[in-house]
Parts: sequence; C-alpha cells; structure tokens
Amino acid sequence: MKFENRLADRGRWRADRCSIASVLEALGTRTTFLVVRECFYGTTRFDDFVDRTGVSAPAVSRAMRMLESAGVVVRVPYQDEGSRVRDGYQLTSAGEDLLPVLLAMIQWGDTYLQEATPPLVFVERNSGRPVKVRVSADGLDDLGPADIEVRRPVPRDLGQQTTRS
Amino acid sequence: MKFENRLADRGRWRADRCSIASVLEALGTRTTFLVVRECFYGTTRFDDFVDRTGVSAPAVSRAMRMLESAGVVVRVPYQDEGSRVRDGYQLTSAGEDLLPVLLAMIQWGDTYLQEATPPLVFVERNSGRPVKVRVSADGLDDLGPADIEVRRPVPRDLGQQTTRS
DNA sequence: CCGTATCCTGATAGATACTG
DNA sequence: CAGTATCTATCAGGATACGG
Repeated sequence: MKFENRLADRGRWRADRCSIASVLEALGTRTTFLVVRECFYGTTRFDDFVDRTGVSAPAVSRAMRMLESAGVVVRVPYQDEGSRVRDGYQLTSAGEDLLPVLLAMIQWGDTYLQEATPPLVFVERNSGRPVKVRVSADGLDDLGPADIEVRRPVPRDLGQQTTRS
Repeated sequence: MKFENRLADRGRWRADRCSIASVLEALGTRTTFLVVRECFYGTTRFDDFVDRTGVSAPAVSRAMRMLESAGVVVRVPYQDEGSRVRDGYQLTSAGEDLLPVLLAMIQWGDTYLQEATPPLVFVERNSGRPVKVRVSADGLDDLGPADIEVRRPVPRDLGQQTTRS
C-alpha cells in the first residue's frame, strides 16, 4: 500500500533534495501548467494562450518568461501576411517530456474530479486506442505503490550517513 | 511534434473545462504535492510531514485539510503506548492513483533539473528494475506527443456547439 | 507530541493602461 | 494583434503562540 521505505524511517528527508520541489519551483505555478497544456494542444500565439487558458495576459507573459528560462518553451518567430514578425511559443524537447506529467494529471482529474463526461479524450493516432499513463519497469507494467521500492542511489557508505551533508 | 488538434483551431477552449485546472485547484499548491509525496514515502504522522517536507506546521495543516476534502487523504487514528489517540494520515485509493503524476514529475525533474545524481531511485521490488512512467495505448508503448490525438468525446452535435454551456 | 488560530510577509493573478 | 509595466487584491507560506 505504500513504498517500502528505508527512507521515511531514516533521519531527515529534506525537501530540497527532492525533484518534486524543484519541478514545482521551476514550473512555478498553476498558470504555467495551463500554458504548457495549451502548448500540447498546439497553441502557439500569445493571445490564443490568453483566450484558451482563461488567464490574463500579464500572467501569460510572466509564465512564458518562466518557462523560457526553465528551458521548457522557446520563442519561434513567425510572420503573417502584412504583419510584422512576432514570437510564437513552442515546447522544447524538455517541454515535450512533460507529457507524462500533464497526461497523468488529466487522467487523475478525469477520474476523480470531473462530474460529467471527460472533457477530452486522448487516443493513439492510428489505432484510435485510448492513451494511458502507466507506471512500469521494463516488461512489467501497471505497477502500483506496493510494487515499488525507493532507494538512495548507492551513497558511498550507506552505513551511517557520514558523507551526507 | 504536437497534438493534431481540431481543438486549438476551434473557438474558445476554456480552462474551466480542463482537468488540469481542476487538479491544480483541488490539490492546491506546492506544499500539497510535497505532502502527497511524503505519503508515498510512507510518512503518516504530522510532525514527520513537517520535518521531511521542510514545510511549516500550519502549511501542512492546511494542506491536509485540502487533501482530505479532495478525498486524497484520510485521517486514520493511531495510538502510541501511554499517549492518547492521534490522527495519522494516509492516502486513499484516489490518493494512490496520484502515483503516476508524482513519479512523472520526479522523473522530469531528475532529468532536467537536478545537476548531480538523482536523489532517489524507484525500482520494482522484486526485480530491482528501474521504474518508469510511460505513455502508452494498450500494447503500444512509449508514445510521444506526435502519436497522440486529442478528441472531444462525441459531443451530441459537433457542428456548432449549441448544447455546450 | 500533535495540531490549529492568528498575524504578517512575499509571491501571484487580474485590471488597466500603454507601446509597437 | 502582441506584448509589457504598473498597481492592487488575493492567496500561499512562515513565525509565533496557544490548546489538547
């Protein structure tokens, strides 16, 4: 039902050593997530982000700067007929790797939060089969918390934590 | 490279219909995520949450109430020798289903944010094989954004959105 | 030890207004 | 249309203090 942990039982476990904290830090806040989501939906233009996220323009502007400096989004100039060059926004490959995060959130939200029909469906392009986020190890898939163990990555001497700050 | 979307191209896409927004709303904030993470690590007692997340007690308290009302965490009374009954905190099954979300975040953070060695390793208990979060459809695995299509789940009349709010 | 109420500060979002 | 600066309101988070 929970991770077998050598972890929770041993001393302090500081948030600053955890990726979750860093991710939340880097991606910042709710609006950043919404913006990234929109990127996945194919949105590239500033005002579209504003419209489709329902977030104010200044907030989008700020989010973009955060995402840019986090290496999640890049500005890609584009040019419409008779307009001057503008910036479009696109996910970097790092940004695209956020797909599991977003999808996992959507999946969870659709399951536990939405009352009515799920607002969107994600399917594999060719087969049309529903896409799912899975936790797996190599061949084995659909692991739950009970199947998973958390380890420290072989600290030099595991005995009494001498080298650890 | 991005979702084929009928979506981004069509009218307004409001944040309030999206699960991401709801999830962010329900789970609230950075500390809630850290608390949930700790739950996965097996932490159950209030002060342990405080210590191991590095978050202040009031913030943990608030987070717990949010998580409780979101159905992610339940209080489970426990009793130590010579102490009175206290509340422990445990993930519900809904809470446990957040595993992919957390793991995906950790994975991304370890890849793109952490400078040194990844702080923690997740392995399958028996085989010791590293656990990964994957996006897949049935047999097909490791899909990327390019393989995925977003659809509306057959709204009654797709033409002009009459029945929609 | 466990947990919450209160108060205060800093971050974040919206409204408005302004530039190209 | 595409952004950003400013200003203000709101909210999350820490310190402190207090009750079980």
